[in-house]
Amino acid sequence: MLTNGLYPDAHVLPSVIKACAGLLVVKIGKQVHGFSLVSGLSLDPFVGSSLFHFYIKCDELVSAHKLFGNMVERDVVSWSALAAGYARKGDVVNAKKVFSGTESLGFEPNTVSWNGMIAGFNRSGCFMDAVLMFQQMHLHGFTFDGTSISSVLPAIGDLGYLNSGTQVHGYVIKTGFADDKCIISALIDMYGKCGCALEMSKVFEDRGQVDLGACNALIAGFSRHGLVDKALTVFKELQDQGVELNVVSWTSVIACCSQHGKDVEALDLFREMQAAGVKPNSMTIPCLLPACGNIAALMHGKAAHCFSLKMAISNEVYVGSALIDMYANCGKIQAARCCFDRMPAHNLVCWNAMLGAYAMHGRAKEAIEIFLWMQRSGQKPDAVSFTSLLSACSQSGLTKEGHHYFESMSRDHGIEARLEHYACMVSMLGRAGKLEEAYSIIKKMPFEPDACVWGALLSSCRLHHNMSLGEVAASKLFELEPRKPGNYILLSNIYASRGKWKEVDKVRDIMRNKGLRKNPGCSWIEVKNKVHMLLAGDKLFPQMAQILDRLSRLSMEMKKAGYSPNTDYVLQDVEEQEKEHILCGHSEKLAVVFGLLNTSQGSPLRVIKNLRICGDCHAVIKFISKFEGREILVRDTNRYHHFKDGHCTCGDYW
DNA sequence: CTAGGGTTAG
Repeated sequence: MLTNGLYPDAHVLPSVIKACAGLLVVKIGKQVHGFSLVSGLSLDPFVGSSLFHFYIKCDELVSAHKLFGNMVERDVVSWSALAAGYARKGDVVNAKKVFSGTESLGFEPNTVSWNGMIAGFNRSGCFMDAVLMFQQMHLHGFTFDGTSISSVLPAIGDLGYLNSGTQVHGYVIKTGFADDKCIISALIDMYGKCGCALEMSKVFEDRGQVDLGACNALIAGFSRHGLVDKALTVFKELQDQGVELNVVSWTSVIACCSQHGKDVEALDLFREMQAAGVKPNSMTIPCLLPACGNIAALMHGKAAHCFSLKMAISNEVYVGSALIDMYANCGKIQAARCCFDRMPAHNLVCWNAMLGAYAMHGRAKEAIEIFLWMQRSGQKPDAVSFTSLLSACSQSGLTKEGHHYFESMSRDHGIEARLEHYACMVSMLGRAGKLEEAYSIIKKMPFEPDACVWGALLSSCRLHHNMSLGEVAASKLFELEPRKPGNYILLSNIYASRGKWKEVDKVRDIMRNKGLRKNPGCSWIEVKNKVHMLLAGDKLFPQMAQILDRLSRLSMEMKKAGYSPNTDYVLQDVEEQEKEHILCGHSEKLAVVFGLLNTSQGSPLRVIKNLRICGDCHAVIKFISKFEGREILVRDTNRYHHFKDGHCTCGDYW
């Protein structure tokens, strides 16, 4: 229009502005605003009103409020929109102020105004305020319509208010809203969130017609209850029936898989989704990325990153946080930091993602830097932030800093230490060899220590060969987790390292009587875009002969360099020679050597292990990194080890 | 020729 020499008037501008609001294109909308100011058209009540609603829709409350003051016509519609806008932003004070101000100016809020407030509070997670609005709406003599009901139910579910939820359900049946699709989905969701799987399924079965929304809510509900197979069955049945699944259906089932250890399935579903012609959105990516991180499938993670770049969502808080997490999980701490730095704004989730990334890589200094920066920029930390911070201090042996932050938690931040914080402290002191101090922290805890806390003590006892405290921790763990093999293994490790073979046998007998077996060690490595799995002592692995050959040549080189195998890590009472042989079969060593054989010289290797890395393997991989000139990353259940030039970033301290 | 509210996925 402009290039054709036509000048927009007060009639066309509102349509343009409406389009900007619909597409959420803030920049263009602001340009149109500028144009209307220059041309004087902004004085037109229609133009002003549409600009105002544009800013509300784009969550630009400051601009909206400014405009609001200059508007000629301020009716109940605009007052309500402004109040709801503040509610959507989580600005409870301003939302309530504007909302009640509406009344005092002689405008009576109507049903739509009330509903807008409930929905707005929901969006910003102010569930209590949403429920309060619902109650007050009733007290003010309003009758609920379908929108009020479907808006309040998610809030009730998130708060876990089963009684209120059941009451609303009764109201729905009584007033004949039971045919409303949105309400049915919302009811299924509410019962799911309140932990009532039976009631949830009942609502689903009683519904009149097939509705995709209800199915999606059911899939999410099953997933929430850990009923993964049921969720997948519902999904597959819909597929078989030829139902056109939408982006929510796909995202729900992908989230279900990546949250329940079905990572490969999640990746496959993502591919299938694209083949089905359904476009992922900014919710799909954060659901998919954890699956990439869990199995360190870096190539898939990068592909998802590219997707988010193409969709221009890579800098959104949830997408960005999920990217940080994925890269950290894949060993790419620098890439994680890049994603963090590119984001224009950080919320608590982003800061915690970055803190967690540094903690996982044992980078305490960087974690502390992030923590200080976070506070400088006005973001208050929460309990999760402190878990990462303390864990980072513990990994790096920064006991002084760890103590400092542990004490500042409740003193300066009003956050009471939880079990996980105590576990960090115990492990921090324990690793540093201060086992008695760690034990006294446990004894002084204001609540019952859990398995994580005792586990931290037992691991430390293993590290420092402390039998007496190890026995105390182990006996607690045998009560709390009688069926977890790892605890028995740790205790017998301690006995074995002291040559107490009778005790080793005793523990082994207990395990045998309980029918428990040592979890087999298992490592993964990605070579040429394919993930390979190696089991400890895996005799059937195709290249095993070559791997063992290379390994024995390496160990000859190591012995020349003065290395002696650390046979502490062998549980059996066998000859030294045999012990060395057992150590050779550890899966992380096998995976590293497999990587050496199948990648070009000098390229880095990334290995993931299902258990903690063994001390002997740690020493061997350090040697390999120097001798072969390779950077080697090993992620165990606890953290990343980054081997380079014969050293590890953990400083042999884990 | 302009303007307000709903479910299910993080």
